[in-house]
Amino acid sequence: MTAPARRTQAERRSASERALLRAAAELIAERGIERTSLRSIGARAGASRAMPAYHFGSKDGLIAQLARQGHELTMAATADAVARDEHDLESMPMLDALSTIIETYLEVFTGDAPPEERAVVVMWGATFPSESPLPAMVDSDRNTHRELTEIVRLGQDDGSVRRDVDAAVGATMVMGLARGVAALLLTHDDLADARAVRALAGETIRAALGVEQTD
Amino acid sequence: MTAPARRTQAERRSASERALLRAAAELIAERGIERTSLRSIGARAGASRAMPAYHFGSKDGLIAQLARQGHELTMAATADAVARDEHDLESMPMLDALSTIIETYLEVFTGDAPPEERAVVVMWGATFPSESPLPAMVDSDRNTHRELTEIVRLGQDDGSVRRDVDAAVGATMVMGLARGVAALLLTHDDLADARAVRALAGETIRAALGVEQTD
Amino acid sequence: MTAPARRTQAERRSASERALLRAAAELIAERGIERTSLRSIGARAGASRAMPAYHFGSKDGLIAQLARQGHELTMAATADAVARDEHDLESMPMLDALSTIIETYLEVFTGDAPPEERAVVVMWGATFPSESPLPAMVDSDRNTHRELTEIVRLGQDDGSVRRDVDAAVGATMVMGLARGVAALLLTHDDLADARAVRALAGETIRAALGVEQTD
Amino acid sequence: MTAPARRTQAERRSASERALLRAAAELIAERGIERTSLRSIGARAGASRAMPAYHFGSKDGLIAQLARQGHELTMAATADAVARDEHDLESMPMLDALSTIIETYLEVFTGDAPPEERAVVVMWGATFPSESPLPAMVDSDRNTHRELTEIVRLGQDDGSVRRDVDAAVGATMVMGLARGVAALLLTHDDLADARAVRALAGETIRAALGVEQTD
DNA sequence: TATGAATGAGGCTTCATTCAT
DNA sequence: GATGAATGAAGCCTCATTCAT
Repeated sequence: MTAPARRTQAERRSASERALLRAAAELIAERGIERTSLRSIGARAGASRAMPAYHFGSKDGLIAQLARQGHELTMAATADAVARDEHDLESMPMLDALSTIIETYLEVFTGDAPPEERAVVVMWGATFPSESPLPAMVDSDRNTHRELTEIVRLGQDDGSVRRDVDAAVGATMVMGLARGVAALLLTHDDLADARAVRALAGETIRAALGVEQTD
Repeated sequence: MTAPARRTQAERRSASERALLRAAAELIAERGIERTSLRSIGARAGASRAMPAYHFGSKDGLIAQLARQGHELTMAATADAVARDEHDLESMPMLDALSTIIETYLEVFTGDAPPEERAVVVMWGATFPSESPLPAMVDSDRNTHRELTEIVRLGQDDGSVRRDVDAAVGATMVMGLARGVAALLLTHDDLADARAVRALAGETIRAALGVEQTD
Repeated sequence: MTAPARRTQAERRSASERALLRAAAELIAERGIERTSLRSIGARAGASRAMPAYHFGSKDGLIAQLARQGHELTMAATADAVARDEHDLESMPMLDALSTIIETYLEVFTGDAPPEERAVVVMWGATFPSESPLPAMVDSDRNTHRELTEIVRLGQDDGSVRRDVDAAVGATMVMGLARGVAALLLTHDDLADARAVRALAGETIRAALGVEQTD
Repeated sequence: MTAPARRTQAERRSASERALLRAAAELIAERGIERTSLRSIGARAGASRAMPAYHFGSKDGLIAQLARQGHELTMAATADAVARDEHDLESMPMLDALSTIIETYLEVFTGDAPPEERAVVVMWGATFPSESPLPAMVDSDRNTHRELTEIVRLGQDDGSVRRDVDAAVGATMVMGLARGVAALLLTHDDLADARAVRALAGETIRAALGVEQTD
């Protein structure tokens, strides 16, 4: 998140693998994991049927890679957005960082979300069963939650976030709100104006966790 | 043969269908829809593997029934909760109704949620792919959103909910928060104290939509 | 074929059984034997699912009954036609009887053939596999062939049919022509004018078996 | 490993497909289409039960291929027979061509017919239901009829076939006779001497369509 | 490196039949 | 006499994966 010179795994991947991951993201966003066959991934990527297993070892391997890539993408997008606001995470009040994070995340679901982002939401949905077979996704989410918890805690230190809320609890609420709203925007594109929902979500974070608001 | 065996055919059918639905809810909550076979549903219900298709016509038919039943359960639970607070929906401020609704909904995910409720969340997760073949679930969700929108609008009428937020937008936020938090509680039971998350979610609704809070 | 006072089995059957047989004939004419389920027969007859098995013991039993009924119907129709020509089988030249028989048989396939007749052709088609599971139909056909052979032999006796053809061979040709043409008329209603085909078939029998035609 | 094992992939595929088609023809000739499972086809071909669907996409696809192959075989056999008579179709009187065609076709059913030919007759029988799902077979038959019609027409041109019969009507009669007799020979091998039936069928065509025979 | 033939497992569905009502 | 709930079998198809090429 800090060292910009380090090439991500995504950059190191071959063009073939990137095409396969892109095809997989598209198909998973469209049909879900179980209905996406390795065969169809190869076909959409313009490669042979055997390429997905050849590159990623197995379907689970491909999914895991996709989950990791999605996590990286979201992290990078967040960092970009914070930087674009002429801030860096260290100097801005963490309450602002939180609302920026959630608005940045939701902005992508305001129009035609890129397949990678949609695939992440779909994969999140696939982790709901208690015996979910997506350990990579569950781990990614645990990381995301940990990072959000840290930001909440920093906000409590810098005085922008109320102290009477446990940081992990606050992070859970923020993450649930972001993911839940994103999923609704993705699933039903006609329930409400997406941009207004995004703005309200940002406000909600401030209203709920801002220091003046004890209730 | 003996007295206790005397059951009308209708009773047998309805008991059989209830057992199948219960088994389906359990298995879907555990493994997800795609990994739950009709065979396993029959087995867990103590019936033959052909019974699910016999009673519900197809797997999709069974899922649709489960979605309808889940919607009804949630509606009934909400009505019960409101009544238990010695109120009825007409007389209480609608902002209170909203926070009661979300807290009631989340309460169930505070401990061991019943399989029917968990199955609904799992089925919600299965609707994230854009070509998801779960029209019954999507319809249920549309109804839920419509009902929430109406409550928000009533709150704007009775003065408890801020007027500068579109009702449908507010309903989307509420529903996204509720479902997203429920999903996280279901998936990771160690991220944060569930009861505290539930309380914070209730507060969040009030802070975000309450009339004193313009920002 | 001679005693008109003897009630056929068909007449003795109950209305319920007749409705079931009619429904079965329709469905078999439409979909074939294997794709016709007992359930669908009951449904089309306006009865319950269990009635077909109840009345006929099993699917094979019902099919056998249908085959017997079809044989009876064809025999009766032939006798009627001969009588309508102001003849009886005993007095007319048997060559005329043969061409009348084939024209009578084909007349029914000239327009909208009744389901019972179409079902017989469909059932005949189902006997082509060497391990055909339609013994009743095979027996019916053997009877039909035996009767035709007898008529050819009588024609040779009365001088109207050439003697240099074995009666069984002639009967096979007549029967093959009749059934084959009927099947083509049934399957493709646009290949040729059905009435002209029927007339040509009658002529063909006379030309092939008539006594003047040695070749 | 060793020299004889070296086979290109194309060779393996084509050998595999030929074995599957042969096995399918045998089984269909024995049991009929509906009672022939893809599993049994794979087993008889010495392959796994998934191969038929893998090579032909579906059971319908395999049947269609079998129908096409059968049509080609019959055409080739007819051409061979005409050539063997030291003629070619252009120079011989078309009436002779017709009787040669029918005798050639029936010759194969005189002894042990090859499975491919028997399968074609069985498949023809399966097209008798009005909603028969065998479009490939129906198309093949339409082609056969068209080709026969053309031959009859040429016979009318060369003066060997009577002109007072519509060509399509004559073709229907020829085709019905050929198929109907073949089916009877296939189904009942004891009704009559097959070779005599074949000869009579040839004579019948000449007697019915020959120019000297007006009635 | 890349292809695709081949396999065994498993899922959904439909069916004939039996049995309690 | 008549119904329909229940069952076990079987079929088609799709899939992930392995292995020759």
